[in-house]
Amino acid sequence: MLALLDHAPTYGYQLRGLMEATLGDPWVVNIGQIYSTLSRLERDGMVIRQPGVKVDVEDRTVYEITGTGKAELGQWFRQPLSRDYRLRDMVYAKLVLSHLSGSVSTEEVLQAQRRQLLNEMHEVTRMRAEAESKSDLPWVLLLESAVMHLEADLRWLEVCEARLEDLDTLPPPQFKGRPRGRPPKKK
Amino acid sequence: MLALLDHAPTYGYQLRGLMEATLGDPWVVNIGQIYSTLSRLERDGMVIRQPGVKVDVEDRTVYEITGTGKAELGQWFRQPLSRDYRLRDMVYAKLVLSHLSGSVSTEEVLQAQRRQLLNEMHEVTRMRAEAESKSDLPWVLLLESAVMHLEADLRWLEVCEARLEDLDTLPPPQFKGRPRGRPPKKK
DNA sequence: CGACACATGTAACACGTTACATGATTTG
DNA sequence: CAAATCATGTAACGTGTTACATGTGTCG
Repeated sequence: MLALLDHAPTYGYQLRGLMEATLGDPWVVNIGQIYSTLSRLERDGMVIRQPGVKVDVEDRTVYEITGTGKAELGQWFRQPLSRDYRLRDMVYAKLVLSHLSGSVSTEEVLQAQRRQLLNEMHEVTRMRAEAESKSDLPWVLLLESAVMHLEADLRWLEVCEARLEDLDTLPPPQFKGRPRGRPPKKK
Repeated sequence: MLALLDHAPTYGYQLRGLMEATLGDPWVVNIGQIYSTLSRLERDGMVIRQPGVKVDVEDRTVYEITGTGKAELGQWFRQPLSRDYRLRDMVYAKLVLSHLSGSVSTEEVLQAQRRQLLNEMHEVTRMRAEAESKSDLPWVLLLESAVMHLEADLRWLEVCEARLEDLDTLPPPQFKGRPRGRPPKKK
């Protein structure tokens, strides 16, 4: 939102439309969230509102980015994003936990996930072809990213499957609760 | 947490330890969250508490998974996870928005992200080697996944860089606000 | 005794999501 | 007029995160 306001001041309702036009369907948010986020941004000094500004003959509550907001935005742009959230991967958690819980077989979880990924791959490549025919470059790039990560997931599942037996031979993780009290001096 | 309780009933403090032992450091959560989540699970009938159970001579509030909880857990295991959150990729948003806002160059954002990914790749491969030397198979698999996705990100950045000029020639996205009122009958 | 880990919570805050309320304006 | 869209919000809910309060038991 700060980036959009940096491009040009606008009002809430239009911000939502710009967001969709700029970033595509996946970023469509509930309109209410636009306003609540604008309030928070205003609270934090990132934007200021210019009350009662005429836009096309009508009054709109237009917001403008402030110096603080521009600084924050610049920082956001320059600060690279960490990708290590992958370390908290839910599919990984499922596989490991299914092995522990035994209420379903790890194999079953893995197969279900593979089917899902193949479906999504099908869908995404279809969308990419459509985007390419429309020369919608940003959208093509995003779908390209999705394809690459789906491929990575699929290859990873292969690796996991190949080592399922190895996984079965491992002892279940233990966590022995020490008794209460100060731990004995380690050495 | 349901999966861990399905394996064996325990109390909050130990659940946290088990979580770390089973899934690794990235899943370490604040201990307070364990208790509040247990309360919610109890509220929703997923677990029941057995008050005043002796564990190693001492009283612990032990929780046990219920039939409802087991059903929910089974569903969670069988229901594959959607990966299309990738369509809401923040790096993509940054690239597109940097192109729009102009407060930084898209090239700069891209390079910063690439440096970050290379750093993470270095770190993750180091950790993977360490995990392999310890034969910690689950941890190796998780790090393998991280490597694959980092590779995908890096290759994607190459694709983006190759088409940066194409991106510059595109018109900025527009969102023309229609005037108020019922839209004219289309067709 | 005091530090330290075990153990169980509560409170505050942030944020995303959905639903709801309200009003203006224009077309059929 | 009624429906549909533009436009601005508020309220409720869920959940993650952090900080804080409180108490127990043991080792140095």
